[in-house]
Amino acid sequence: MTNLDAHSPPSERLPEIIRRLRLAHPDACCALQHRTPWELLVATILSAQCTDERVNKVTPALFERFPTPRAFADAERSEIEEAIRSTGFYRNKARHIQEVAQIVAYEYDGKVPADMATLLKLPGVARKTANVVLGVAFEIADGIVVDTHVKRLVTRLGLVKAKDPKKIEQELIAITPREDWIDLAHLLIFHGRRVCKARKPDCTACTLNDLCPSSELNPT
DNA sequence: ATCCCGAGGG
DNA sequence: CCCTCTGGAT
Repeated sequence: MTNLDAHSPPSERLPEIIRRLRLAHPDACCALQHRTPWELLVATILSAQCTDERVNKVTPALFERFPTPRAFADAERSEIEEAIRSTGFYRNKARHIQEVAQIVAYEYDGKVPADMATLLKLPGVARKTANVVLGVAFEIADGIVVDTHVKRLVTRLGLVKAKDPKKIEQELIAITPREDWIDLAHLLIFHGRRVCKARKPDCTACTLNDLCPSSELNPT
């Protein structure tokens, strides 16, 4: 073991950070319930500013009522809104889901596109959502998911300087082996939920505290 | 920068 | 009350 500390370069700390997070969170994975790429795409749109737990509460009934993209496409908008209301932003989310469903059903033969450029054309789908679908449903590492947890943790860890999610993603890509792109986000998200929480981070229990410039245990 | 939006925690 | 939760469009 070398003498890594909280102020070692990001590229040197990152492999050790990933190694320890894998040990701490061997169960890290996408927590959104889904059976198909389509269901994952819908669940991911619903997950904006909403816990995955709450998304999982509405999706079983949602996918029973609307089993296919075509069913969503031809539905009454208000019925979709009602089914997803508790996830917040329900009017925008219902509109996006229905518009995406119409495109998927009638332009892509019911299949979710498996490439970044096509996904990004869908209304309500930007890099975060596209990266989740590509990584989890298709096992394609085209980029790195940067959500609120990933942003908070990599900022606290001093792994990136940028504040804009797109720039953060580019900085992460530059220092992360591609084979870790998909796992990294899941590991950070699990760690963010359980330990490095937004309000009251539990630095004492954190497996990364000696590598973190923001740890309350380290001198600044 | 602001809006969309509901639910739960502190 | 205020903050946060796997954001995206205007």
